Amino acid sequence: MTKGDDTKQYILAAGLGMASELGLEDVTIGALAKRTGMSKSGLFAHFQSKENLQIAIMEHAAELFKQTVIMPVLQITAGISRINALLNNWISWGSKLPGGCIFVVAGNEFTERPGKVRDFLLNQQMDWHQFLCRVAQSAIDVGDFRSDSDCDQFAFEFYSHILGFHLYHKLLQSQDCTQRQQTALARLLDSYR
Amino acid sequence: MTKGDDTKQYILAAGLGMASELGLEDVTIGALAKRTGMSKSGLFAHFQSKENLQIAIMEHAAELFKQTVIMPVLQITAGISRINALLNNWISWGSKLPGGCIFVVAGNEFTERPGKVRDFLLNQQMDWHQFLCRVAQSAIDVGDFRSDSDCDQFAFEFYSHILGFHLYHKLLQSQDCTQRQQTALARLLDSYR
DNA sequence: GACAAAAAAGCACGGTCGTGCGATTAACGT
DNA sequence: ACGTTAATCGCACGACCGTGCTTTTTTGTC
Repeated sequence: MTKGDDTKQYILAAGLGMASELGLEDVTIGALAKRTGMSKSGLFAHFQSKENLQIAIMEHAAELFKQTVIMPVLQITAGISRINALLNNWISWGSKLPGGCIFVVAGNEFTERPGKVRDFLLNQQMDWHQFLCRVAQSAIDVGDFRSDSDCDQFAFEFYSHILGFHLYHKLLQSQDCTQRQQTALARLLDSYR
Repeated sequence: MTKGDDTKQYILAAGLGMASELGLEDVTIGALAKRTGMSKSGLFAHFQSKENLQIAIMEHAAELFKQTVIMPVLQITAGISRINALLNNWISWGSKLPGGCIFVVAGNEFTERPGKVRDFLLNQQMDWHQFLCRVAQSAIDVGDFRSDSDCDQFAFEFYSHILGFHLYHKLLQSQDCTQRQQTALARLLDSYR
């Protein structure tokens, strides 16, 4: 009972790291087995298919994301300070994974790969967008944003800056992307004030 | 002489489409051979290695990008109108490829894959950033941007919006991402005016 | 049209892929 | 402690991977 679940968690943690580096599709049963010190078939038995493994990894990531990014941020006072905290939490979340934010990586990877995995990722991203909208809405409620602010627009731009940061940080290895990101957010916030 | 080059161009065009859909790594010799109606070995002989094929595809893409995005935009009057034209050209460039802009796709794919391909992509992206900086600088020269404008910051944000558009368009399949993108750019331009 | 050179194909190789199945070992309830 | 069930392994399979080597077909030149 409990032993199997432990192993499964351990596999998913390793798989998450691997997916963030190489992409979800390149989390190979054999390679992941080697990384976890298991046999291919022993590992495979936990998931019955590669597709299930991929989805399990993303569910695992979502749970982790919820606990380390979403929940803490909801403790912060709504409005601009919450938004700043959200950015900081997202950045530290991304820097804990070897290849950066798994959602950015996997989202890009599966745009043209129809199937259960893409559907799942699509839902996650829509949830994320909705969450950003709600954060913006609560900034309106609290008086930090003008009441006619477009929350969807805010979500789009906030997420865009995150994607930019991710690329500049990971591929371009830009030193000052944190500063760039902060400046961008500051102006974004200004325009909604 | 000339026949071989024709075939090579044909392969590269097919490979570019495939890469934009599936990623550069999944442009498999066998699959690309099937798509072009060639034998594996016949195709392989043109490139001597998969790495060379990948780089050749990206060189091909760069040439195409130069001719359909960069060059035309330099015909437009410098400043804000050129920037708007650049955005439009980039969007139509992305919509001509089945999986969207190859640079966005491949850039994300190779952040954690050291080797010649990543080095090549890295250089391309740095060139692109520099190009965006020069476009911003010419907007300063022409008086559309304030003289103390931060060109690197502009490039970062412009590119970020492009990345956002790409994701919202391709994965989220958002209907109004064009509008969102335009709004975002308008405000970005405003803040430099 | 003959011939050299270029282009493409055929075939084989060692590996790894995802996935099944039977045997074996470890964990748990009683 | 024993028996049952869960967890893991060993092995095999067909398919495809990237890459060489040899042969055949196509191309361009005189």
